[in-house]
Amino acid sequence: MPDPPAPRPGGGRPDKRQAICRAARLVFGREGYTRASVDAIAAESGVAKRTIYNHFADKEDLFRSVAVEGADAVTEAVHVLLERHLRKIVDLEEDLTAFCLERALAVTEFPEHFALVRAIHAEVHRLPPHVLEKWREHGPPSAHRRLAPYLRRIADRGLLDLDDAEKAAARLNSLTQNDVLLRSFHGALPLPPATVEEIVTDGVRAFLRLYAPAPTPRRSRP
Amino acid sequence: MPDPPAPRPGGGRPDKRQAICRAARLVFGREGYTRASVDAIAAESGVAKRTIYNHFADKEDLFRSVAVEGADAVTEAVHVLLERHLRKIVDLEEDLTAFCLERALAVTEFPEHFALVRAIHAEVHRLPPHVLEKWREHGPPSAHRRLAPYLRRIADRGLLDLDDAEKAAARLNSLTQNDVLLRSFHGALPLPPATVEEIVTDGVRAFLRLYAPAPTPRRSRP
DNA sequence: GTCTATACCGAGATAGAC
DNA sequence: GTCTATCTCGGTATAGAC
Repeated sequence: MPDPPAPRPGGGRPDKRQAICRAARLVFGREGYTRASVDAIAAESGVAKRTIYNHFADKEDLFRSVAVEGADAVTEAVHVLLERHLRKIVDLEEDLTAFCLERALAVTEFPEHFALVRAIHAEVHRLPPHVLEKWREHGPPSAHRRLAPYLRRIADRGLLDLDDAEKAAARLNSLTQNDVLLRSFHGALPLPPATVEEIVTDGVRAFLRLYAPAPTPRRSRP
Repeated sequence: MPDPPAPRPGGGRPDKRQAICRAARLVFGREGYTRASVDAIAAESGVAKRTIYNHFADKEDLFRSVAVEGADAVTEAVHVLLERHLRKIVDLEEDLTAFCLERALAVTEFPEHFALVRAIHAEVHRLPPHVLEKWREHGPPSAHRRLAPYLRRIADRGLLDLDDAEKAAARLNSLTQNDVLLRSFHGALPLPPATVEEIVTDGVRAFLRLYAPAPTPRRSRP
């Protein structure tokens, strides 16, 4: 259970908690950490201010929870894509492309969370250290780490030539995701799908050129 | 008098203009576009508010100018690095690595500008359309475009095998810069130099594996 | 003509009293 | 929850100093 410092472990109705989180994500994403007021969040969630402090120790605790839960949700979504596309490989290039493409498009499926991510970036220097710490634990890197074992397994079947699965995962990420993330402002202004498709397709091709297994001992016809 | 839309072409003392820009960059970067007040910028620059409107049409104009000038300064700095490292090639891997490394570290040399970049990201949806438009013209892509001709020239000397220099430039960027940018929050929390070095070194190696010219017609010993 | 300083306006947000 | 007083802010106006 990674929730030891929980201020209110099971206190409060879960539906209220969810409403608060939803509202907090919205308001924090729109206003940023500093500017967002707990009053605004209470108003947005249709809940008394006191109820918020029933579920969360303070503003910092609320922000951290929302950020971490959002990041975990994204990681979970990525994991679903991993299972769908990279468990059983039929055509490696096709499967990798489908995975990366869906993952790139998934950014637009968590708009409130990524607004919050942009707020985090803008305010790194004003964020309480604990928040930053938790963000580094649950943020993007945690999604990457999920990819590595899948690449490892693919390599074990002889479809890739990997020395370091973690590094290869990072590389695939660099080649197919980061550009989309940066150019779309973390999904705030989505790129044309055709552009995303081109980036991902090219990126996967490059990845495969980098990690293609050495051609099997050639028995080419003379 | 036909002078309605003209902001202030050449009017005003340049030193004041510079002080205003400096202060605006600071305040916009700290507060964001919406929250930053012209009064605060006037105070920070030690200039009367009216003077700001002497030099700039309005808040939007001021923000756009500062963003564009900052972006251009970065582009110019990158250009200097290009000239230093990629004009005369002595060892391609070494030169590329040196260039990419210095470029990656350069992010920390424009801290106020990159604070403003983060503010832009956080507020894309609240930014006046014209600002966004100009940003897209002068932003990161413009720095990338500078790289392409250098790669083209290197390729023409037979040191690289490029079909599309623009795409290759984008690739080198993906492999050596984007990760640093994202993981360091646009330079706000610099990565350990050793980490940057590793990312860049590995990235350049991968880039060269992708674009190495086909081995010259082999006359291998039988 | 540019600078400073200050007062001012209208619109929108905010906060408190009720 | 609503009404109202107050504040903030972009932008303008006035006045005088250089």
